[in-house]
Amino acid sequence: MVSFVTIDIHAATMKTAGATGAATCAEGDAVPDSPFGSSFSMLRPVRGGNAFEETIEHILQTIKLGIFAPSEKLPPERELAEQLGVSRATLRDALGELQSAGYLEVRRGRYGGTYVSTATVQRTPDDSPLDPAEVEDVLLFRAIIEPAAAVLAAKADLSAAARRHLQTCLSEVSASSANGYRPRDARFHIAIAELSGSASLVSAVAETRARLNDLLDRIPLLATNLDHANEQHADIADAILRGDAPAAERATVEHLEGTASLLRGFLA
Amino acid sequence: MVSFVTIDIHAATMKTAGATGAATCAEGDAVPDSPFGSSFSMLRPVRGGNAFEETIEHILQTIKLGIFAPSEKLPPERELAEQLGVSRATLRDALGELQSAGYLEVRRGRYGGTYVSTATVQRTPDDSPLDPAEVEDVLLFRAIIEPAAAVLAAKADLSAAARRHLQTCLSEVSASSANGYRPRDARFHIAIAELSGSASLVSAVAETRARLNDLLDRIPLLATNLDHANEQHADIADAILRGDAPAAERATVEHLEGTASLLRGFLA
DNA sequence: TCCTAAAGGACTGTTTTCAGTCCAAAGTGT
DNA sequence: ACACTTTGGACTGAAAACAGTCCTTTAGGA
Repeated sequence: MVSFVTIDIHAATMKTAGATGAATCAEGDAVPDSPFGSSFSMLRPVRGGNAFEETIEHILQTIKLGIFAPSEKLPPERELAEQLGVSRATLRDALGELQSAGYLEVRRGRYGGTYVSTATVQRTPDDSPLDPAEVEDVLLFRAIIEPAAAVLAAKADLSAAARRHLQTCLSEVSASSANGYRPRDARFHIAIAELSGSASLVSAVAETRARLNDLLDRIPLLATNLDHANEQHADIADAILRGDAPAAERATVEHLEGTASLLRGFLA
Repeated sequence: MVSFVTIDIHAATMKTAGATGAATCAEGDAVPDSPFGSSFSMLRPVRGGNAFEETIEHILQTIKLGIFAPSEKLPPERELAEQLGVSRATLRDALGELQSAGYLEVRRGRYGGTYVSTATVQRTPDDSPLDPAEVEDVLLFRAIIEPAAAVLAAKADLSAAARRHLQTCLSEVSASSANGYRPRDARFHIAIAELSGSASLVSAVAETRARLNDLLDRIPLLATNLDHANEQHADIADAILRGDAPAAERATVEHLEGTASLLRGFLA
């Protein structure tokens, strides 16, 4: 049962529940006595959409966050369906949509599978305006969790594999330019959270980064100084590998300020 | 269409997705080459269960977190269903379950509605053992976001309503003892996050607190020194209202250590 | 007293999602 | 060349979830 509605994958941003939840309050009649009281944002949607949409969004994020790199193979459908807690039929609908949108390529037969496209999908410029509240919320939350992750990573007793992983992510982001930069950048930041050893922190960083990506998609892709960003990445990685927590924190805060002022610039 | 399976509300803990996600990795065959690589925990369930279960869990949390206090009225079914993004039929199934579990009371007719029970539900001692990884994860993440919330709250330019709200929550938690303490305590901590002005932080604190509650349900309810906790609460509120960010942070960190060592004590 | 509005309660038909089964393609190894 | 295995592809019937409609209860006001 293939859906008739052709979903515009690019537009299917679908705010990761709770994000803009606070804004949903205003319901038309009378200001809710106080912004606090009983409910705040606990009366938010229990789920982000139907299984089909959620599955599309989820897989798309794993690609946009660089979790699955181009040419990498996704797990077999049966396996992936189970891991995502969704039926294979639903998963297949989602994969089909992503395939026809150009994000995935499918090969049949033994040793076949679903592969992430190497060709980057043409970015449709998203003209919807930036929501200032969402921008500030994302930047603020990010400024809390990412430096914390860096500090923890620096303090952690890192395994050889962990160190190698950080360096791999670093060199991959350095090596890529413009097209394909974003996912590698995201991957690097998530890698730091992984080193922190906190599963919740990893989730939080990944989710927040996804929201940030959606915001960045709304502004023209002007020459962010990639060289500068790469230097900062190197500083952060270096501090972490040295075990210098304060330096890691400082470098991270500094690095985040770049993105922050870039985005804030488009609010004024 | 009432479900035949009678759900044990108390046991329906249903880890808030991603929480213990990392643990889900181990699949039996061979160690995943490295704990990093491609997937980490992005291959987690897209949804926490079916709509019915998720709705139950969600409403239950709003009660356990003190968002809806005893004798308070929930929004009308039609409204609540829309806010939760679920059909009224599903919502009614969930409400029915919570009602027969003793959490809710329903009155029909005009000016009727669904009310939170004043009688506290008898706590079924949950014997399932504490998962050390989950404990450490919750405590660590909490130690990151709650002090940050306190700092932001202290730095914020608080409205009169905001100040009043914090004081109300503080006095309510101080006034309650043993039975009914937990939700008010949670409410107080969430209130601080609300003052921070960051919607994401509120969500994060609420969600983490829900996980913490589930852990606390697993250990015997021994005399946590409520007086001491209340003093600490007062210190935190005081520092925030004075606008003394460093003091607010210090007081929060100190306060969290109490719960942390209580829980860690049950791991050894 | 009776009407009305606001709430919960109950039913119906449709769409989505699911678990399970079987088919088709394409490598691997004998 | 052939069998085998791993993968995607397609179908079916059942269950869940939905939107929409109508009924019932109950308090307040004309």
